This record gives sequence, C-alpha cells and structure tokens, in this order.
Amino acid sequence: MDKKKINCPVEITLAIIGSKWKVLILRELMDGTKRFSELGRGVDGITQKMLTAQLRQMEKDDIVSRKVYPVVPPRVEYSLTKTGKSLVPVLNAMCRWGSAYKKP
Amino acid sequence: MDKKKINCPVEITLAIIGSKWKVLILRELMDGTKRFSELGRGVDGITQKMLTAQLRQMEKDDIVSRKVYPVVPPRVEYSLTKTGKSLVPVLNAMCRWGSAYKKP
DNA sequence: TATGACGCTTACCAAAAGGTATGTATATTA
DNA sequence: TAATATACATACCTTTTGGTAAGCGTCATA
Repeated sequence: MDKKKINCPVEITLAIIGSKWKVLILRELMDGTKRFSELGRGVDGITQKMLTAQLRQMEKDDIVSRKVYPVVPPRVEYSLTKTGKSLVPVLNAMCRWGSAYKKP
Repeated sequence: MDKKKINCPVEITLAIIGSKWKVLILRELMDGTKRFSELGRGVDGITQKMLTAQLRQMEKDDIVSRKVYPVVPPRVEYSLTKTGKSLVPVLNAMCRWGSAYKKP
C-alpha cells in the first residue's frame, strides 16, 4: 500500500502488516528468534524472494530486527523489535475474529 | 488473497478485511447505514469501480448488507451485518496500534 | 422531448505484485 | 580440489490489481 497518502491510523497498520506473508512471518517470530531458513520452513509456500522482501520491509518499518553472524555459511537471525511485539494484541484480535468467523 | 489455502485464522481475517479500501469503507459503515454515494464521498479517492467491487466482496463475506429501494433514481443502502459489527474491536485494535506507531 | 439523478457494469490499459530460475560469496569438509 | 551449506540478489515473465472512461436503465422534472 502507498504510505504517502494515509489519513486514518488503521491504514497505517494495514500498510505495515496487511499482507498474507507478513502476518505469517510475524506469527513465526512471536514464538521467538528464528533463522532465515527456519522462517522459510515455517511459512508454508513462501518463496525465498518473498521472504527476504517482506523481512526487509518489516525491518525498515522497525517491527523486525536482523542480526548477522560473521560465520560461513552465514547465520542470520530475525526477531521482533519492541514495536513488533506491540503488535501481538492486534494479531491476536485478528486471530480470534478469524476463528469465530470460520465456525459456521 | 486466495481463500483456498488458508490455515491460520489470522489469514482469514486478512483475506476479508485486508485491503485499504475495505477498512475505510468499514470505518464509514461503523457510523451507521450509508448510501452508495455517501460512501463514495466519505472514502477519499476511491473510484466507483472499486467501491462496488469491495462492497460486493464484503456482501459475499457476510459483513455488509445491501438494501435496494425500488425507486428512481435508485437508492441503495449499505450497513454492517452482525458479523460485520463484530469486527469493530479488531478495527479498533488496528487503529490504536496505528496511532501509537506514527507518533515518533 | 430532452435532461438529470443514482447506482451500477464493462472494456481497455498500466502498474504492481509475485513466481521461477539462476547466480554469488566463502569457510568448512570430504 | 571439488562439493556443501546458508542467505541472499537479480533477471525475466505471468498474474493480479486497479484506474479511466464510457454506457445503461428509468422515472421525475424542466
């Protein structure tokens, strides 16, 4: 979503977490720090390209942090920032609603 | 989003309200029943095509209901269904987070 | 009789999103 | 020396999304 012309705060939230892949990645990270490859395995169907792209965006938006270890082969760990952790109630609200919705 | 292969409930929610236009339309409808043209004026920048498309989808998903009055020129009113109203806490959570996020 | 109001639908096109496949770097291990 | 592991980047192409603009139906009004 275009972040340039946003008025309502709900749009901001949507611009930041409003994609299928992002919420799934965030759900993984809510369990704690994960390596790139772990995320790839945890999020069913995501391609490497999408995984990196979404992680980069969330890093930019300061909800995910990236830590690179200077080893070979490389080890990169991702985790939620403080701001990212503050999303938990939002994700939970969405989760609850989704659960209740699909029931019938 | 493709609703065929959804596992996590949060994906369901996103599939149903995860678009810029939908949240803005829903926000309008949270104020009460609105006519098509009112929605068009209330949601800044939306085109007629998008407005009808989003409303049709939300009608299908049973969060918005559509009432047509047999008059000329036509009068069509939209409102939240019971399920639609149950989205209010979710939208509010998103709204609060968005407000807090943009502060710094 | 022509015009306008309202709520659409549709054809066409441009832009954006996203998938596939391939390439890269480098220390370790066989 | 060749293969391997990991975390990417990138080129290319298809699909999806969304905007523009035009047309439609019908009754009341000028």
